[in-house]
Amino acid sequence: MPTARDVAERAGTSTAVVSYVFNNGPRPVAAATRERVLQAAEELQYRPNVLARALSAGRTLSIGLVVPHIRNPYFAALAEQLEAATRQRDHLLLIGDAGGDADQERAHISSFIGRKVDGLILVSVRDQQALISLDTGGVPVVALHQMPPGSSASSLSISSVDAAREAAQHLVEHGYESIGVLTGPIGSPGTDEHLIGVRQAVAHAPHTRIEHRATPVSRYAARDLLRTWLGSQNRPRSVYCATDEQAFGVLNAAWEAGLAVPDDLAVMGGDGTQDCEVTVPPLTALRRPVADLASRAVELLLDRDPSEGPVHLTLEHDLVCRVSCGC
Amino acid sequence: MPTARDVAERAGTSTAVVSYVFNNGPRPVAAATRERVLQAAEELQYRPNVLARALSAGRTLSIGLVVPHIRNPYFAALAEQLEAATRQRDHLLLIGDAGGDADQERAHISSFIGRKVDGLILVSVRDQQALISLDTGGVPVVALHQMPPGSSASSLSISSVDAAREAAQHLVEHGYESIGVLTGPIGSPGTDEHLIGVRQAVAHAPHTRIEHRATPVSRYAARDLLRTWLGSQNRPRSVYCATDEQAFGVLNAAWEAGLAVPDDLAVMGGDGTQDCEVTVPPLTALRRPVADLASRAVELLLDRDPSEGPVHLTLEHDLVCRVSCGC
DNA sequence: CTGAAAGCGCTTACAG
DNA sequence: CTGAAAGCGCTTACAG
Repeated sequence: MPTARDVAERAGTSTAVVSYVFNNGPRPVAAATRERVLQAAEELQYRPNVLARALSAGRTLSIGLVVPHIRNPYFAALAEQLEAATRQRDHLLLIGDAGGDADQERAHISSFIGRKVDGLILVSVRDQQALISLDTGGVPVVALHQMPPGSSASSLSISSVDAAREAAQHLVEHGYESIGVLTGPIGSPGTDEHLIGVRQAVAHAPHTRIEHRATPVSRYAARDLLRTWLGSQNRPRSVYCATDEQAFGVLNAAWEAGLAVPDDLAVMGGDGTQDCEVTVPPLTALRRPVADLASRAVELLLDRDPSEGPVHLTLEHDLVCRVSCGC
Repeated sequence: MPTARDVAERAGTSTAVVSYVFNNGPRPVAAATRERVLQAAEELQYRPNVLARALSAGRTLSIGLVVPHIRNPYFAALAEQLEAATRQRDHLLLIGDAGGDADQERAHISSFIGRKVDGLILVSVRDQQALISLDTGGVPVVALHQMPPGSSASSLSISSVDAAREAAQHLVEHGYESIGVLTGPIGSPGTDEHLIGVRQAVAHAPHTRIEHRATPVSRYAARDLLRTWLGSQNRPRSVYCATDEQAFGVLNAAWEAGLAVPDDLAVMGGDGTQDCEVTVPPLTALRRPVADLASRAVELLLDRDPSEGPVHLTLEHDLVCRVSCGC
């Protein structure tokens, strides 16, 4: 692989000038010189070594994303939007999949920090408790969920309480006498908020029964749990899921049990990924503003002075009605 | 951020020894010295700068993966398995999403090469024609599909011809008088092979009609096409899809059209992702050996002498029967 | 507008 | 077993 030195020699100039040409600065280069450099680089097939540049300039033009599970379509969609947002800012997105494991998540974070990413976007598998001591060695972090007070990370999220309340309200308005609430594990970000929101909605509908179950955020885990739940005496008339991923499992379990959606069982998802459009039947869901989350996260990392301290923003969500809730 | 120099000073030794401790070599360190170094590193919260290490050692302990679309569950599953395989070898997996775009794919490849990845795993959006001139500047590449002869990249794939033949044979045995074949775009890797395989199967079943359609590899594109196709006079009795992604769209279109699967329309997918378990109804599919592809790909990159030239391996697939084909 | 040189934070022969 | 020093390939003040 040719280096800047090789290019400089061939162009009859110095490595400094090669650097100025490839970075459009910080100093001007005579048009003729620039031409010679470009020419030489072309001939030698020169590609700047990004590592060396990063080491000396202190910026890597990269952003790390760590998600719990890349197979979860919500996180895949997030990755896709972040890819676009970082690309627009001439940065590279590095995606790390934690595989649902806290240690693997830590390893990724640590590895990204070692690689000197310019910023880190995190959806954690760990609970609030564990996130207090998140240490990122000076790299700015944006979490896409609530963060415990005192953390140095910024956060971007929807109001899970409001969202869950609206979702439950919608089910109440349909007249369903019972609502099953399916969330991720107790302690994981958002779980409490979902329950609070649902209870708020039901406070005005005293005849509505609610029942809560938790599973890992996996369609297979959700399906397995629902097999039992739907087979029991007091199976719910409707199920609100904190995530789309779990809702997909519910749809399958209903089908297995011979229950029609929405006539026997109404179902709602909690992310609003595009996948909801093509499930059978299409899935009503709360929708998180994925594109907005992505562009705001990148802005926060790249344009904000970290010394100003963390910022916590709440973004808007909406409810997309499709067949599965009875609309 | 503390550097090796800070640690060395505090431990009363040299940066060389700090390096030996953190890399377990290449030279031995006295137990007492090692202790002091570890102690000092702990106190300072030292994390080696991976960039500097990479620049000087010439290896980054990272592998790049470029996929057409991270939202496609087959590619997400691949990423997940590769993550595990690279982790086992103490390497980091960097995931790049090409967003279905050839330029974006090129940008990712180029960026990974600039970052000096130790190897590159590629699923390309480009057709065979364009891949002839793939230039990776000495970085070893494994493609997870066929590569044009003459390319320097190795490849790992299943036999699409055999797979498609078996799938079509299965549909023929069910007695379906017509098979719709839904593939990715003409010219993209595998498209021809799928058609050849299906034709081979039908050669022995002269009364079976086949008809071919192509869409982008997207469930939404597939759904849109199927809306028309299923509404037409000669809609197929069964559809074999080259990808799961497209099959998901077909299931939805069938539901929209009021057609029961498999009684009115049998459907088969082409990747065999786990998602097929929980569609409504569960999807019969050809299954690609994802875990095997992943571990073999990493082996090829890390254990093979690149000067030996590219190698082309065909891995085993199988057919997983579920409800959607009529089993 | 351009060159010579120091420095980014590591690794690794070269000496001892 | 350990230290002093060169070098990885860039960037960027310092001079001119």
